[in-house]
Amino acid sequence: MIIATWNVNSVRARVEHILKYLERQPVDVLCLQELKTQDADFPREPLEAAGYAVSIAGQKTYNGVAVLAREAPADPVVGFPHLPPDHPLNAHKRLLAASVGGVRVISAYLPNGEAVGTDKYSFKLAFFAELRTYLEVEVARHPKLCLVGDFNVAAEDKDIYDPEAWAGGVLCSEPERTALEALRAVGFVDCFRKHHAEGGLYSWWDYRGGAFWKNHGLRIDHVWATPELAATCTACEVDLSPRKWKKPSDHAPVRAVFGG
DNA sequence: ATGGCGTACACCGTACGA
Repeated sequence: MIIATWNVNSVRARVEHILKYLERQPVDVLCLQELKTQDADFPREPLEAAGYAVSIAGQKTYNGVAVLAREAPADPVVGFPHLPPDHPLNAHKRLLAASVGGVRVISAYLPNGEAVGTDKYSFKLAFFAELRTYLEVEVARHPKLCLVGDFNVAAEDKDIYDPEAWAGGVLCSEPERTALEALRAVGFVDCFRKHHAEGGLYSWWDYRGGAFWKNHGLRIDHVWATPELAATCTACEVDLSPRKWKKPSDHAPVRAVFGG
């Protein structure tokens, strides 16, 4: 089973890119983040015509996540199911869980945090803390669990092109890294790191200043799997091609191959 | 260098991203 994740920065603006990507790199499951679209406006038809069933947790203008799969995603769960729908942490559509081929997949768009010390930064840390609670339950329920998406944290300095310039800032501050490690410690393996020890490999590059062409990036999009599933992971790669196409997302897709 | 670039929504600018 091949599982990919991609922050597309608007699904309506990127539908041609998504179709082109799926044509060139067929996957079994594609998790999308930053749909920026309510469910009614999601471009369902072209994606279904390409052979993918769609489960959506959309929202007008901001956020929004989806799970696309060759077989219909089963038992979809939006947001934090243990919190009421009107809870502030459920106000953003940032989590969608679904089951495909015996694997529980969670498409996650974790908050950006804006800047250290802001209200959005506090919201980010609260979201991570709540996600830990949710994942503890899900890991116990699903031995084959795959958490993917835009986590908005660079785990190590080698995930940053200029760690000195970014030191202490949002996306790599110690509280964020501690919160990220607390999620991982629930019981996940970073599938990309399983296959790549080196730095300089990123998943996001700023639109400004030709950052991509200078490889001024961050690795903030992740594929994590529980040990039972991660043991079968034979490859995990960032696909740089879509970032080179015209009008790209600022993120590249990350794909992982699970066998056995 | 609080800009630089892109998207959405609404309006001819503002919010937001990472």
